[in-house]
Formats: sequence, C-alpha cells, structure tokens
Amino acid sequence: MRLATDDYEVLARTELPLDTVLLARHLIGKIVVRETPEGSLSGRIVETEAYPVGDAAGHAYRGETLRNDALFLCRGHAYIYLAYGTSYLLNVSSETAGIGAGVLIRALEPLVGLQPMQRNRRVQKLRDLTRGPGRLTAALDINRRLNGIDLCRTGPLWLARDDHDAPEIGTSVRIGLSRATDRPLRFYVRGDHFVSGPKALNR
DNA sequence: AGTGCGATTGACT
DNA sequence: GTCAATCGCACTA
Repeated sequence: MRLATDDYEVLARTELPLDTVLLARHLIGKIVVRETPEGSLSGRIVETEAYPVGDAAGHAYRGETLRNDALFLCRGHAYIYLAYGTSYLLNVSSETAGIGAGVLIRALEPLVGLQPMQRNRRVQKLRDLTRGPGRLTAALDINRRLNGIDLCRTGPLWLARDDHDAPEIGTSVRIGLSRATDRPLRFYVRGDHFVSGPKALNR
C-alpha cells in the first residue's frame, strides 16, 4: 500500500471508455484522490453503478437542470449531489459533452489518510470508513463545492491509475432504486471487504 | 406556493 | 430486521 499520493498518475480522459456501462467497469480498481489543506486522502474504487443514457433511474433522464448539469460535461467530470438531505454522492460523468449520463462511486478501499478520514466520519473501524456512497464522500470531505470539477487533472479531487492486477469483477442489479430495478448495472470487486450492500450482492 | 420523494445512513427492536 | 432524519428538487396548480 502506498503511504502518500505523490507518485499517483492521473487518469487520461482518452483512456476512459465513452460508454457509461464500460466506464463503470473501467473505474473499478482506479483511485480517487482528494487533496485537502490538511493533506492528501485516497481510496481504491471497489464498487460502481452505471446510469446510462435513457435510464429512467438516472438524474439526466428528464433533461439538463441546474442540479444535474455536471452530468452533461464530457466524460471524467465530477457530478455531486445531496441525497435524502443527508449524504453527498459522487459520480463521474460519461459519454460525450451534452449527452447526460454518469457512474456512481459506491465504495472505496481506504488507502492514504486513514486518520483524517476517521475524524471526518467519526468512526474508527476501517470497514465503516468508505463502504457506501454517502460514507466515502464524508470520509474524503467531498461536497457540492467540488461539483463539475475535472477529475482528469490534478487538483482538489482527481482520479489516478493503479498498478495492481485487474480484480475479478462481479455484476448485479443496482441498490436503492424504485425504478429500472432489474438492470445489471452495478459492478464490484468480488468478495471485497469494502463493498457495500447485502452479502448476496457481493458474490 | 405546496407536496411528495429519493442513487442513504445511523439508531434501534 | 424496522424506521426517522433531512432538504433540494421535480412536479402540480
């Protein structure tokens, strides 16, 4: 495990698949980097969900609004919104500019900055730090101020390559929806300790 | 202007 | 397992 984020390499936009579902798979195993005044934080993506073009459960389904406009940026930009009035959720925009689709980051394996994350979350247990889309944003101090940021450039929030072997990826239905509930658009590192959701969706 | 409802979490039985 | 918290947004009128 790395002790610092100094030698992370930023993901090039050209290596991101245009297609939302392919991007959701591609992002598994990549690294989210958060630079704060108190230091660098990072985690490895172990769970994502695709919200592709024409998806009735997607926020872009009814067109562009003030809330969701970051989804319409070209692939690799952050779309962050407040869910249930309590949790910020982090997405990566997909497709070409003007289309409107994205990938939700649902869980991370915490890597760098464990102590600040524990402070941000007010929990000690590593497993509770970033397991869940609202938990990982709290751990990394991610909120609406970072909405629209380019994740393919170093800065306060960006994506890095990782140099591990490609993990074994499982597929399931998405979590927490009331519409389009049957589509297999959730991807996760099979059996990983830091994947969210019920056990049945981690095999 | 009012209403209903989440891409969730934490506390509790 | 159940359930309330909490608020911005989409939708109706």
